[in-house]
Amino acid sequence: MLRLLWECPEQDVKTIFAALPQGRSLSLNTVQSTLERLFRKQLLQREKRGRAYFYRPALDRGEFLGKLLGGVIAKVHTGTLSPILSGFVDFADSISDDSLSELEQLIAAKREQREES
Amino acid sequence: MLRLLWECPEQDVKTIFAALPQGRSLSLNTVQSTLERLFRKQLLQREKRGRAYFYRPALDRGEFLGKLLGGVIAKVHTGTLSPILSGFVDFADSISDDSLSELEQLIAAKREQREES
DNA sequence: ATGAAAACCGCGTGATAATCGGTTTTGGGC
DNA sequence: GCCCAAAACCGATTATCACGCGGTTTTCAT
Repeated sequence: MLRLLWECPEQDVKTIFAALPQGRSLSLNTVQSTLERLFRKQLLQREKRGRAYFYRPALDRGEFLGKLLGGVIAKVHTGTLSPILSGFVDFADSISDDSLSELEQLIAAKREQREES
Repeated sequence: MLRLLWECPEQDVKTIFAALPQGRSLSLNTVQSTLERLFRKQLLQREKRGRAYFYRPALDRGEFLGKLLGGVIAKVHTGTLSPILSGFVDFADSISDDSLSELEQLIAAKREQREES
């Protein structure tokens, strides 16, 4: 559902329900309570429009990922950050041929963004 | 326990039990079955020496982290890798001032390591 | 052979999430 | 203002999984 909302935020429960991969056939009720649970966990925000709620992600994909990574990393972390970073670089490398270059670009971008402030 | 074994691999159950932070007082039995569960999950390897098993991590910290990250990322991933990488760079940046440089170095190292093969 | 050490088995517990049926609330149309 | 369909809300039920541990069986050094 989060993925779905990232593609296309500001959705109605019924719309989300309809957009769901129909492999898993869920009741509309289930979808609704799942959305509610995500809302309670602060992963979604919502706003009433007419009689229905419209949901939208509270965090964009990147922020959400950061949160997840933070959780994961906290469990492995023992003081120094290096093994983490190196683990990620290995991982990225194993995923795609281009990802190292892409990472470099992103780092450069981040640097520039820092200069400004 | 994994952290403990990364510090100092090749450990005996009793030794691990003794080395555990004494805040949480567990039974030796508990430690043993936990180790066994980790073994079944392929996170530890073991070898019988005398009558006791000696455990050691199946993956080093980096590999393990990669595995975790892979799991996490698969859940957020929708086709393109960019948001993931960018999410991580943001994350690294938020963690430490030096991490961007460190990442660059690691990437460079990775590149060299590639040249060789 | 034997007995202490260690492995193994499986139960009880607790936490969390998934799914959904039934009930109450809500608000737009008349 | 009143109705009633749509939607939210409320648990009950079930499933999954990890944890902690007591009891039993296996093992092996002597």
